Amino acid sequence: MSSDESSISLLIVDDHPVVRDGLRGMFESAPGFVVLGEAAGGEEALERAAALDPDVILMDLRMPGGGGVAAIAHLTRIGARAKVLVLTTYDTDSDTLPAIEAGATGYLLKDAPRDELFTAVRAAAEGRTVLSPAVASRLVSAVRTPKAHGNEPLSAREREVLALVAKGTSNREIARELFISEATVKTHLTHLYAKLGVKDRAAAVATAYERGILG
Amino acid sequence: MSSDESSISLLIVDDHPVVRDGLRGMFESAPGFVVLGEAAGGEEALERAAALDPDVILMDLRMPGGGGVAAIAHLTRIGARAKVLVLTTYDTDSDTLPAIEAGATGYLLKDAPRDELFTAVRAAAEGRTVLSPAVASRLVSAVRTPKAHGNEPLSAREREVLALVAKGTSNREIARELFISEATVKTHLTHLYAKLGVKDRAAAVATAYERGILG
DNA sequence: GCCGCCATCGACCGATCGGCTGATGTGCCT
DNA sequence: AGGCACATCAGCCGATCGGTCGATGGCGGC
Repeated sequence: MSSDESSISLLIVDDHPVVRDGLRGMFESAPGFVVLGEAAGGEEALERAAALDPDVILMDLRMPGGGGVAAIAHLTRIGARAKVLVLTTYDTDSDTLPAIEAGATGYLLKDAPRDELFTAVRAAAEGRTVLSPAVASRLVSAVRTPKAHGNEPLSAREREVLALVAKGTSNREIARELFISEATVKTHLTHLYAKLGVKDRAAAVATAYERGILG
Repeated sequence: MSSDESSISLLIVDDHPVVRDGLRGMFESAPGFVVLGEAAGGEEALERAAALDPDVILMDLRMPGGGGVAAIAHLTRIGARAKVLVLTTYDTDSDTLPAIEAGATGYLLKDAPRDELFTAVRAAAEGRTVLSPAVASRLVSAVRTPKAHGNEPLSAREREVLALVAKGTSNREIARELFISEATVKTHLTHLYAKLGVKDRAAAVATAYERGILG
């Protein structure tokens, strides 16, 4: 360890100063933790991590400066000693799986109780995986359905529906346009949501463009 | 005119056979009209138009085979004699303006009464512009707000919101993510919808990708 | 023959969205 | 000083969406 005896050294990464201060205060006032520094973005996080050599990095995923996931992946790639504990606001975050795949040791929600946070950091420092219940349940369902973020091809009908969705067409309009019922349109949508690993039409359109299905 | 005296010759373009049959029957049973042929898509429409030289082309905009708008633009570009009367299902169609800009002589809804259709075709044959009331009102509002389909740049905040929308984030989540209220998120959305000329988040994401704002 | 994928439909429900009206404050440009 | 774009917020409302059951039929592979 880089810090004395049982103390766990931390690097806090979040684009919100308020959050950084909150975390810093929380851990500085608790025994057994040392906050080495802070970073506001992915790149800065990598610099600080290299310079400070923390035991655990508390990291938010969503940062304007850029990829929390990318930073985690980089740390993993270079075999960094630090364990990354993702601290995010919502379990609905679409980057949950990518973050874990990238090498995050744990994934917690910001609204977790203080004690849970402390426990989680200690666990992470020892290399044990820590997941908040909500995230854990999402993970199992993701494993149960590996296609959750996979490349399952869309059927012709599904692509047809998706194309109309991208034009701002409502389900009812799509139904009449395609000579099917609204229920069927919704069925196609639910299916293609699953295949694309998204949860609404906006994200479906985005993913479709990313994969070249549209545009 | 290519047909005898007062008869107006027609080309019917629609991807739905049912619709084509319906239109054909309607016009064949009415005096003063001659249906020269049909086409199921944009390209086929261009071929038939060149071969048959109709007075008026009745064209649906939404066709899987591809661009009704593109076909109209092509006809205009080569200075075709035929007048194009767009016959679509919904006035909400996002291609209304592009179609008219491309050179469509008229724009009608399919649920228009028979007589209105006949009148419209005769008017189109004479080169007079025909718009269904709903479309007309949309047009004036579009003129009143030229940015409706323009390239108004998005503000930084709007792009930020849009990026989250593309990830499937709900308004409430966006609000907390950005430390603003849900009302504000909705305001940003309404504004960027207007700037992009769309009416929902899915279409906004699509347009954003088309214009390189996202991805 | 059975199984899986696809397409089709119905019904219900809560959550969310989008439209509307209107308001406040800030900064920038003229 | 006045105008204008931007960002912020409130409340209300109907329309729409997305989820979750379940069900049918066709088609192709095994």
